[in-house]
Amino acid sequence: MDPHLLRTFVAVAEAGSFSAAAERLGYTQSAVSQQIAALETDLGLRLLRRRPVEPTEAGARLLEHAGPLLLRLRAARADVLRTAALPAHRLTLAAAPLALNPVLSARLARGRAEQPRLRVRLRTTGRDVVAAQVAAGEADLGLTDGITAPSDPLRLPDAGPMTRVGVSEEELVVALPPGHPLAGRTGLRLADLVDARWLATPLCPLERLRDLVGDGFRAGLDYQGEDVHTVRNLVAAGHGLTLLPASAGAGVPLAAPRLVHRVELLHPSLPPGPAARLAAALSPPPS
Amino acid sequence: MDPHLLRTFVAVAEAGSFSAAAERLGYTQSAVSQQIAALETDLGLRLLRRRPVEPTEAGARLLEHAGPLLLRLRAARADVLRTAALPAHRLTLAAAPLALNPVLSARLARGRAEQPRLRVRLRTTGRDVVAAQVAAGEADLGLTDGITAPSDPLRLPDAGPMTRVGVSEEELVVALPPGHPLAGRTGLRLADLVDARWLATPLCPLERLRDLVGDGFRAGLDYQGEDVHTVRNLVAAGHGLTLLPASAGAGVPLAAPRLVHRVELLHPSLPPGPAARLAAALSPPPS
DNA sequence: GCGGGTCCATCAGAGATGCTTATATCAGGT
DNA sequence: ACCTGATATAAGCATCTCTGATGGACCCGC
Repeated sequence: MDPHLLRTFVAVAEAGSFSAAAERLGYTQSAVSQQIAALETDLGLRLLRRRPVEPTEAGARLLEHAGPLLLRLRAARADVLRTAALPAHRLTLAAAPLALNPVLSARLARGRAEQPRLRVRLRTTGRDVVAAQVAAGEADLGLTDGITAPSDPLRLPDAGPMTRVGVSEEELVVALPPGHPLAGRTGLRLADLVDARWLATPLCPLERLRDLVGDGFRAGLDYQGEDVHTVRNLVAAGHGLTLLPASAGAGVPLAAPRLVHRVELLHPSLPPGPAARLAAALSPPPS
Repeated sequence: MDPHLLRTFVAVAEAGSFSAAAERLGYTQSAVSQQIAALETDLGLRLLRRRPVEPTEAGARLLEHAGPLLLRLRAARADVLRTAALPAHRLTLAAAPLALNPVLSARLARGRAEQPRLRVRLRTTGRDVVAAQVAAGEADLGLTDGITAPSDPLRLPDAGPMTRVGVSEEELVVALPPGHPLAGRTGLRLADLVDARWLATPLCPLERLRDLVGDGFRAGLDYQGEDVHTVRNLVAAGHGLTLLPASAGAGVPLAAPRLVHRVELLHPSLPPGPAARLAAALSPPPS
């Protein structure tokens, strides 16, 4: 279970081919073949069916573990190396599309004003990639978002010890196409919308809704991206309803159940320095 | 960052000595020295101060990562191997001391009655060891417990993908020494007890209470064990108050905030078989 | 201050690992 | 059957990683 072997196993499974994986990894096909063989004899069972190359049941199980494992390994390395790094004057902030809402944009502006010499690079990435990037040291700070009950933490993929602070919670609205019969309401209950057609999006997955309210929520279009503009266009075109934070556009406030759009700030344990000051600036002012 | 090296690094840090770690691992002292040197040159910084042997800051950081990492590695291996294992007629259930309350004991009895030929081995372990044992395959099913808001999941150390099902939630009581002025009440609010002296126990850590209610909760005795009988004796002797599930003994019901003693069933993804049937028996009957 | 004991670092060599190159083997299509 | 595209195996070589021996730093009692 050498991580090295794990890495090539993942590559082979993804590529669907020993030779392709070998090329991607800079090995010969023979080396890859031997590495997979080594893994298989170590575990005593087949991980891949050949021709075509696809994971066996055991292999599928291993694949589930391998990703997080390799991520944590990179995270550990990054975290250790960070202790030696000098406080930089340039830092990277990774944010999910809906995470940098007006409130946080304003706080970010204030934070930058406090440290004029600090160069900030902002990067928008997928919601669940943020944690991975912070863990792996590819970003110094991260902002992710999601839908939860008030003051509940987000469910995030685990990428090692990391500080998580809720920095913003905002009302949700139901995004409806213009002219929708319910568009004039002043508030909607989720339970009243179980029979509607819903977009499946990463922000607002249908299983989450079903968990909260019960069965229903017919699936409309399944949208895999995270682009808010696109989502709103899809809603307008009648592909289905979805939930959005109030600041992301018009809609009817969600009255029940009590859910919020929550943004969390993610970062490794920070030594005092520019990064820590910016993190403080992004956090809600102490009441 | 070979796990092999990580393992010896942890061993050295724990043993506080290269030679002692070497003996424990079955290596020579020389090998251990070389392994640590390899890790240090790989990362480009010192992980241990020598004479006496103690982790540097970077080393301490690495130590935090190493444990969970190695655990997940073992978990992955165990999980993969499990796909090949035949359904056994003997399985091990790991339970925290307070997890197997009357309700669950009864469900366990019913489950065993359903499968008379199934031999069940029950093991009581520390609350956070349960997850590790299940992940590492040392137990087939696990029951942990903790204090949360109703229907909130427990905060558990992450040990890889694992199914978690809430199987029981029970009212909490404040355990008081006999003759305590508040002992006659019919209900107590946590906020009214911020100034009392509290036991610090793994089930009811004071930081958790402070998170929920605010500062206060003076620390009495710090009890590291998990033995309920001992805890009750400590309370009776006036070392401090604590929260217990109602079924664990007399006390005054906790009226606010709304908290429960929650028990969760942990298990890897189970193929249909005796283990899955027992897991079903332990889960609450569908309403 | 000196000698012995303890502990970690270093060195040299034996054996195991893990790569590459070359070749064998296999499955499927024609 | 034969060719093609693919994985498996074999042999050779470089590297890695142990062991055992030795060296150097520190602590302690005398």
